[in-house]
Amino acid sequence: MQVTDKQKRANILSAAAVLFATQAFHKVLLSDVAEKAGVGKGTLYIYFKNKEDLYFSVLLDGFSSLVERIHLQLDETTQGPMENLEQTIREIVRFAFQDRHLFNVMRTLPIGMSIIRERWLEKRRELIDLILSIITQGIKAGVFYDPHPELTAGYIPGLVRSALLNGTDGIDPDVLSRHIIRFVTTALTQSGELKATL
Amino acid sequence: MQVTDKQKRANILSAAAVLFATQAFHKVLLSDVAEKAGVGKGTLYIYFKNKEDLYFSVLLDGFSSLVERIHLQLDETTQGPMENLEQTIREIVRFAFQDRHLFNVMRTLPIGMSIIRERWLEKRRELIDLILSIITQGIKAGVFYDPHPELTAGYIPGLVRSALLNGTDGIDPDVLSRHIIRFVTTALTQSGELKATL
DNA sequence: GTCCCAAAACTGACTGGTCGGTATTGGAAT
DNA sequence: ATTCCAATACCGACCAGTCAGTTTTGGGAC
Repeated sequence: MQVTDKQKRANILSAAAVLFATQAFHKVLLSDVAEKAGVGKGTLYIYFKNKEDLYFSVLLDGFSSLVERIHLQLDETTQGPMENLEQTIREIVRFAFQDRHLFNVMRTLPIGMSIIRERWLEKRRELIDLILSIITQGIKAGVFYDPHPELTAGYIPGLVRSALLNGTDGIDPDVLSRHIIRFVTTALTQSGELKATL
Repeated sequence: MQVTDKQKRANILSAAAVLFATQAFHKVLLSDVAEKAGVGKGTLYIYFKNKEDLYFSVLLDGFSSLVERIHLQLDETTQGPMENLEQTIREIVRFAFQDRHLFNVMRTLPIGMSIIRERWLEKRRELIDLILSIITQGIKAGVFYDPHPELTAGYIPGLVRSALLNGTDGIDPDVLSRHIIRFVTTALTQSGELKATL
């Protein structure tokens, strides 16, 4: 549990991510994780409490870095809601392509109860809330219209997920970003009003 | 495997659906499935080849009935693309609410290979293709515009999934249907000009 | 209707392999 | 000499899958 070596921990996580992404939870052997990470099996238990803890740590870590990246990016450039939404979508898509493994793990099986799982759910919620705040901001500014922004906020990661899951093969990340952005912003934009403001 | 008692098979499937929906695959005990279904454990192996077969059969069965329902409905009332798309979305939402368990099983998600899994994926593809054909029809008719309809077709089940997953709680199915319909049709009905100006 | 019985369906205690988790070892590094 | 840890050995809980035995079914004979 005490973490002494960040690098080793990272190795374990990334090895685990690959395996969890390609096999179901119950098929992933901790001996394989250890081997792939270049550590002894026992060492896993220094860094993680048990198999489930390792699994959710993979998710939590990945998600945290995504959320952080988005936060940073939004902070450094203060823009209008439209630009912020675009940036965020682009970031999520980028993440999904970059960390394919991790992204695939997310579609595996988050069911059951544990503290670490809760922490993962919180992070997830954080992302949704971030998106929600952008949309709400846009509505207040009169740029967007949406009767249920909390639903729309949830849709956005779902769109990325769907595209990758359905694997319309070898799609270009940029094409996907643009399509999702167009899709979402069009839906959020009332035609008449917006044209007027432009 | 090939067995006569439809009712018993259905009992097993629905018991399994509940359990697979609430616990991870590896935590579901076949003895529990058997008990809940009111049959002996051995009987499971008369109706299904093994645990994995049972799992995917749950998915396949549910999905098949959804696809069939949509097919029927579209056949019986020939309408324009807009109406067809609306009907389809409404049907998917209805399904998701009605078979909550089954819908939750779908997020427990499959990795690995097996014949039954392939059959499930085919069904999934069938649904996507159905939606795709409606959109394509709409584009030809000049009602819709979409640079990548194959992406959009995949989004639609994803939207429903996101809404339920995110569980903006106790949302009314009708409200959700309407929101998704508005979201999608708005995105599909505005031409690309707008995006160009942004 | 009812007796008989063979085939089919069903049951659940049992088992054997698997793998999460722990303890031990031995060698490299300091 | 001591610390660290990969490698290895080991343990035992767990549970999918099996199968010998039991029950149900159905149809042929009377």
